Amino acid sequence: MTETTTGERLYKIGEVAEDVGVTQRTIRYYEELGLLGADRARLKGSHRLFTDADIARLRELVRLRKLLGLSLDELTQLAEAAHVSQYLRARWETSTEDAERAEIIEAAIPNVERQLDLVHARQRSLAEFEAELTDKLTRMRERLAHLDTP
Amino acid sequence: MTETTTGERLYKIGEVAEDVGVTQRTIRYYEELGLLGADRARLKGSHRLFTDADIARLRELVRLRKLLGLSLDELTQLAEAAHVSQYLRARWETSTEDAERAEIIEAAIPNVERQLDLVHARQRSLAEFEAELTDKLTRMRERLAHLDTP
DNA sequence: CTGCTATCTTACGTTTACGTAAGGAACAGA
DNA sequence: TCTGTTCCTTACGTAAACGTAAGATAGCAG
Repeated sequence: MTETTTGERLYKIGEVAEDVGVTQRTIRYYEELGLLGADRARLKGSHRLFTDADIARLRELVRLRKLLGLSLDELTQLAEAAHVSQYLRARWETSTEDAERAEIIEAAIPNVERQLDLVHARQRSLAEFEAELTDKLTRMRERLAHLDTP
Repeated sequence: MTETTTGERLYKIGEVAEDVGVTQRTIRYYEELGLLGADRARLKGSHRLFTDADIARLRELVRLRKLLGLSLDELTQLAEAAHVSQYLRARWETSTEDAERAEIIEAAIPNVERQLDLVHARQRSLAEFEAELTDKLTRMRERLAHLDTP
């Protein structure tokens, strides 16, 4: 069984793909674009290994794409900030100073906030659209009721 | 000035594109797919003319695409029902019988309801995502507060 | 009628986001 | 060590949704 030195479970691309619901090709493509840490430790030509954090990240990407309709290019923009936090996250384990840990968290927060902003914006648009549709429906039903038919 | 027999204003493709915020190519493409009434009265090889209803329809299509991420193919599915209501709408003007008018409205309602369903489904997914992001943010801030730094 | 501008059709080009096939290593189990 | 999976890289293929260019027409202004 494959494990890290810290005893963390590692997954191969087949498991990950199955689990997240994307193809292996998609995962490789995302990695190629730098959306996943290409810095994943593995020998060139050997099997990729993913941590739970990697899987969570992948899920996040898929969601941002499906729900918000972001392009992979736009995800790359968002990812740059995320990469930093990914990098910082690696330092987290070895970091013992509170000051450094605080710095790490502080750097990661804006990324999440940005995503929330995008979600909220989309929610507003949807609410607007919903209101219009509801109105339309109400008016149609009213007109229907005013007609002289059983 | 170009008008219909009922005095309704008609628009050329340039105006429509500018107005709605899409290219002329997009409009022609949508028409080609049957998303807009290809039954628009015009001589082959002559200029297309659009009514306000056409413009509203186009706006609706664009929104369904951007907000819900529907493919043009999926829009075509939705459109079939809409075509019927489009067709019925034409008969509306000339229809005087309450019974017929009621029939027309009743046929158009399910189409709007279907769109509302799609909007609601998307809203639920977004709310879920929002909750997760908010949680994440809260936890990060809490951890930050518990660290021994000013 | 003339000229100018907006549209028309036709048709090939482009980008995004993967799909898919080929040939060859890497792993895991017996 | 053998062997059947699983994964690797490389590279060409593809579907969707338009972009773009060319040459011809239509419609309006004077």
